Amino acid sequence: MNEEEQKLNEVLMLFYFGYRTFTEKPDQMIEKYGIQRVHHRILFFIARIPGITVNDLLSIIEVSKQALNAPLRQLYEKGLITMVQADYDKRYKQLYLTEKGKLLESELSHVQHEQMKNIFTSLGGNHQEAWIDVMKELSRVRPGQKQFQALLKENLEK
Amino acid sequence: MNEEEQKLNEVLMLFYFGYRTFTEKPDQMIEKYGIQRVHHRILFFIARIPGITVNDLLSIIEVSKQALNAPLRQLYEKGLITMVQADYDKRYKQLYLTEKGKLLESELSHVQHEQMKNIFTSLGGNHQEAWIDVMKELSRVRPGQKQFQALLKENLEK
DNA sequence: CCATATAGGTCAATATGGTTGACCTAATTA
DNA sequence: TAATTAGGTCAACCATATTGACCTATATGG
Repeated sequence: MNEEEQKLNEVLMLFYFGYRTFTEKPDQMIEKYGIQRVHHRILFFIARIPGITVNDLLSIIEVSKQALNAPLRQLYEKGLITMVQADYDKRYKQLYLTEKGKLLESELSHVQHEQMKNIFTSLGGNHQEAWIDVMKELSRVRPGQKQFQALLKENLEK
Repeated sequence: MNEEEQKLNEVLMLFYFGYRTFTEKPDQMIEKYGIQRVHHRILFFIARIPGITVNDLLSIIEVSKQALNAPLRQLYEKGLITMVQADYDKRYKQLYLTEKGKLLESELSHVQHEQMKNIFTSLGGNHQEAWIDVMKELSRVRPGQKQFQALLKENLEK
């Protein structure tokens, strides 16, 4: 096996281990709320796009509506999100974080922010930019990512 | 929200989308073999450390032995791995890929290699090095990663 | 105004992925 | 010989997701 192959194998391994570390802390934190990683993802995306509809949210996360429904209801029951009938079309339900939800989401994001920030600053240079560039290339093809960008743009224009 | 926070939120999102793209192709490829991502991980680590024992493998992947047992048996039944009683201690079972297993593993790794290599070369500069540095920092704390490094070193010394 | 489409909810069946606890055999070691 | 270790297996449980089918409410186009 040549050196490039070895390096690429290291990349595969690092992706596995890196992602595991990345999700570890929030996973532990939300345990005591009786929720899981899906719920965290939902909170994250609602925080980025307040007022997002159910359909848009499931397009972003790329799961079926049945898979989203239960976690969404659980978040509602735990008082972490609210659902508001849209006045421009009563079929749509708009999702928002409650104050409690905002607090939890920001705590979870904060932990991950700190973790990544510490690494980026300790490595210095343009490590952050380079890492982002690589991950953007991977994300480019995701339908969910495209949907997210479109909604973000819409939100800014309003 | 300040600019740094926004950038860090982008990082969180990119990790989710990036990992999804990264695992997408192998997931599709192994479907027709009737196996899943766990099996792929097992094949990957056996390929890196031929003759690894069951216990060492589960330390690396960081799952319970019960979670590893079924996939391991399935891989054996499909003729992708072999299990050999170790002659230095008959309690240990050493795992190897069969020719068929080697072929599949290399196909799966190849797809991911190409995917990452294309991104690294298209971005150029030291994007690969920088990306690896960041992921290494995240992986550093993983018990499974430490175990993997120790076994790799052992293997080289033999 | 009616037919159709859309947003969302829900039930059921199915599969996968993982956990912990308990208990077993075989082999090794103190 | 007793205790430990590697590995296997059973059971109960829980979470994550799928597809298919069917429902209501609302909106919209002919």
